[in-house]
Amino acid sequence: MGVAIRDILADCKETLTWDELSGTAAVDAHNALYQFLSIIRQPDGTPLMNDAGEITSHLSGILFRTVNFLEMGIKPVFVFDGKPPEFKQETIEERRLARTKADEAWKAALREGDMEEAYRQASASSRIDSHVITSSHELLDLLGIPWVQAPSEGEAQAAYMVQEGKVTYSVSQDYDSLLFGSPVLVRNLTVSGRRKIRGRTITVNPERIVLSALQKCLGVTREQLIEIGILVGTDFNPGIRGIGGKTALKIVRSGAFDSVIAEKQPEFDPDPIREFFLSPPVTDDYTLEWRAPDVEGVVEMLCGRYDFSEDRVRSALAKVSVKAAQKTLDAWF
DNA sequence: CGGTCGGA
DNA sequence: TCCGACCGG
Repeated sequence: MGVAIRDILADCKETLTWDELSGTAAVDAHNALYQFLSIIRQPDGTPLMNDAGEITSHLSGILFRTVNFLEMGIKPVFVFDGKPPEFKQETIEERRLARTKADEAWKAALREGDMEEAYRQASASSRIDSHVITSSHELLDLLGIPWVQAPSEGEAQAAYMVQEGKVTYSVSQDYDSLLFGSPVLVRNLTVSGRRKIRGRTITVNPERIVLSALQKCLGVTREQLIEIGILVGTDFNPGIRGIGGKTALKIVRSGAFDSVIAEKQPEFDPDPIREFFLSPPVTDDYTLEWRAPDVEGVVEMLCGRYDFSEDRVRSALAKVSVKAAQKTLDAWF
């Protein structure tokens, strides 16, 4: 659920500055890791790696972004995906095939010396494997940042945590947490505010989407918002060809969702997906505790095993200590 | 992505 | 001081 939904949300979001965002934030770990893995690469598409050939792009991303969050008064908790629902299998398989194809296209582009194409394909070949997950867990632990293992979708767990008032908002580039009922979603939470698009760099501001305001703005209920998602496509279904955000909104408002599905995709049963968005598996089995970073532990991990520069790591962590000292360590963490 | 450095 | 180019691992 991406582009299609974006144009109907255009007038239903607020642009803001970083100081309006202090609080606690449930970060969609899968989304963040994917961004790091796909973007933090050399111009030919090669990701950052240690001497042993293990990928480190995500570790760089987690370190510097976390430091920035803490500096801005944002205390993050990373929420990791658990077991996907059965009806996601088709999507998962499609994505696996797309990654394999991209991996081949990357090698081909390298042979032809087309670096821009190589970078694009390399990005699309990004895979969040078990090494990425376990090394992310380890780094977060050393940074004193809590993380939560969701029973199923991380977006759903993040939404639940905002609903319960355990965190202030959820953070993701995807809109799914809104369908899962997250009262507040923040997108574009990157410090640089710069995004490279087709060689051009443009500035993007953080944006906040408040679910209640969004529903009012579009004139739909949460159930209808889910129906819009299903029409344009979600992680769990491809959507209906030819139906974009605007059309989906009209269909849903006129109560024609069921008849349109029956007409266009008679073999498709949207009810399991609808039900999943409304009441996904979530857990209360977590504790949120922010601690001061274990500086020597982070240095041992990142510099000792992943070949990071000690100067860069220590100076990044020093910023957190300064921030903590301004408050008094205990009050802050 | 985010840090750094050098040139305007 | 601000921006673009380049580097990190």
